[in-house]
Amino acid sequence: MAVTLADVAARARVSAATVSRVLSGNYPVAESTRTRVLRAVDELEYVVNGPASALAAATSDLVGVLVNDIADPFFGIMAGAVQAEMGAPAGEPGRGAEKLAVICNTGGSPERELNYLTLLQRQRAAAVVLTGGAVEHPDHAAAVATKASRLAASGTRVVLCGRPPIADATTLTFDNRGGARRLTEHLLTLGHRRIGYVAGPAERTTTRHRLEGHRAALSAAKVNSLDTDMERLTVHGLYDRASGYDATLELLRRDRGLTAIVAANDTIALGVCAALRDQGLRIPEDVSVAGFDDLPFSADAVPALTTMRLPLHEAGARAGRLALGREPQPPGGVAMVRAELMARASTAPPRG
Amino acid sequence: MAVTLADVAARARVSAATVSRVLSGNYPVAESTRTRVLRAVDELEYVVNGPASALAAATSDLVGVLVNDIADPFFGIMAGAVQAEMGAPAGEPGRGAEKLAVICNTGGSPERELNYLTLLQRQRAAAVVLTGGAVEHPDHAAAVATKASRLAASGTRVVLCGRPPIADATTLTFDNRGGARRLTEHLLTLGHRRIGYVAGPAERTTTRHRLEGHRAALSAAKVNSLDTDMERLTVHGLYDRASGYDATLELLRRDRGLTAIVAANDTIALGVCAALRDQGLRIPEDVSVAGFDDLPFSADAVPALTTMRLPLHEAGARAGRLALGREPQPPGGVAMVRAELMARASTAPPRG
DNA sequence: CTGTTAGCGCGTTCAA
DNA sequence: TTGAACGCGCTAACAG
Repeated sequence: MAVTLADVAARARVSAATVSRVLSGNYPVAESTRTRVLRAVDELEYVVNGPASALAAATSDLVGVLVNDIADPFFGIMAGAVQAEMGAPAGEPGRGAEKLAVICNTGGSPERELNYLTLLQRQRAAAVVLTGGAVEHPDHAAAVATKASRLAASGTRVVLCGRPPIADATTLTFDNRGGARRLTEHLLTLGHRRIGYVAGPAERTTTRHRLEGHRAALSAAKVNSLDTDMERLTVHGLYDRASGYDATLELLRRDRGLTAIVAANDTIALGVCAALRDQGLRIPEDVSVAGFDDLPFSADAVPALTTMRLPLHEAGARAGRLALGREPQPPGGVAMVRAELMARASTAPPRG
Repeated sequence: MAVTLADVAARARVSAATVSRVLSGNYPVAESTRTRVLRAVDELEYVVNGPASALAAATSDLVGVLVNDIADPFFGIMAGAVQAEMGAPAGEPGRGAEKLAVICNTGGSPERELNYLTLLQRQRAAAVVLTGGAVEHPDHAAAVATKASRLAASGTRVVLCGRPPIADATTLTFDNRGGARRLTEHLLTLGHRRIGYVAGPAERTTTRHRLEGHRAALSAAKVNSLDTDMERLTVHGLYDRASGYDATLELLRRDRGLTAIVAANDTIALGVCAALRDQGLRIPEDVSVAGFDDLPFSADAVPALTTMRLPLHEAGARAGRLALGREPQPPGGVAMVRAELMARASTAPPRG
């Protein structure tokens, strides 16, 4: 049916082995036969059979990238950066080095995450990059750790980007706790004492770390009149705008006197802003708002959103290089990516 | 090294073929042996070797999804929807039907698009979904058409989602022209006569069709005082916010008296709004603004953005089903997806 | 219902 | 520098 190595070999009047050597490039071949083979490849429009090649070589050129929600730019940016590193170089197709980065959308579901890992294991993927926060169910965490070990054992490199380290995987953690703490400190410094918090889904590492950082800042600030009723001033939701909107209404119901609201990420923050506006509250005059991530739209929001910038593109690119083994492991296999405060117009001192 | 079918067969005291039959499920097997095999699979933690399976069966379970920019929700939404259709059902791994949808980010580059198509052809992908506007270079268009035919010929289903039809591919086109026309008509009806247009990159089908629709509306409106100097009132840029910002400054330089600006998509429209605000112009009092796509953030913008809604999720899902052959072909292999006007707060009658 | 027998297309020995 | 031969792990006939 399709053109095979043997066809090319016949046309070039060499053996299949020689064609294979020419194409993989890692073996000396006479220049004359080399050009002859390449011409035959061209004329026949030969395309390597990936599965056959993977079977014989016991490795494939697939690299899996798992994301929680591909429609969310937070993941889109990282995934795009990983994929860009795989760089199918502009060279003619049929050559060697390009890897195929495949982005897999788990939707945040533990089952689908495991399913994809199995699928990738089945494909004998060269590497797997897990991005974003992990789900914290003990069973699931154990299952993922087991799968990761098994992948690593079978030669698949495992890289984590934006989640806590596990055995057998190189990890790029995000400093969610420290970043969240500095963000809330910023608000405290401005003079805020009653600060609401809109958290993400409860069972996610990212959610927990950011919330912990926030609370650490509050606990550390032994200032007068600080409202430390943290439970009452915290509402959980999803990492989306609608949750931010609803949570804000709930927060205002619980305490109309809030002077600031911190959101677990920028997308939620957008919903917070919308809700505040609908309630007739001005930002930042009546209520300050802060987010996390610094997604592209955050600088454009009105008012521009104060947030913690995470270098998502750089982190994704680095994860990609680690997955390819193009970059040395960080010491201990773990590196922390810092967050940077972007103080913008959505936060200001409380009035009065 | 790894556990193979033969190992499982030995442990279950059956032949390899029987194990294969149990796992693929499409063949009658006695219940007793069936459970025995599954137990062995479980005990040995056997995972099918994808490449070997693909080689023997001459098909793989990969489905490629090509996008121009995965960090852009326009593509993220479609890609996520396609992938959701592949649904790795919650069943145990090792089963049959799940396909692995792999999202490939071309960055809008023709070379990378072709490269990915080759890579997918090499993998003997079950299907390929091409999303978003196509690049219009004749050479490139021909190259893509050729690749598509070749893929189709080798049994890979090719589906287009959001671009013009080509031979051998099932197509879901977006009604960019009609949508753009209705949008500009909306502005004309409100009374606008001097309307700026911020277009996308010149060589893209989406760009051209939306611009044509806009101009068709202007040409058809034989109203007095309509400024029909279309060239002067059109600025091209990329599909991003920065381009919208810059283009707006340029448009204002060319004609300070514009009462409305139409952007080729919502992301650009955001930049337009930012630039107008920075110029001290109010929306919609001084200048109306309209976008295209109706991405999630558009309803939240301040003011809420008037735009044409494209059912991206539905379209992606349908493309996914077509790719799997789960949905009948539309008549002629081509179906058009309509755009719907979402008239919101960013457009109003011009003053005076 | 199950086992046996051939390949699928390629990489990689080992000789020449 | 090149060719011949074998096997990667699995599926798909064909028998039984």
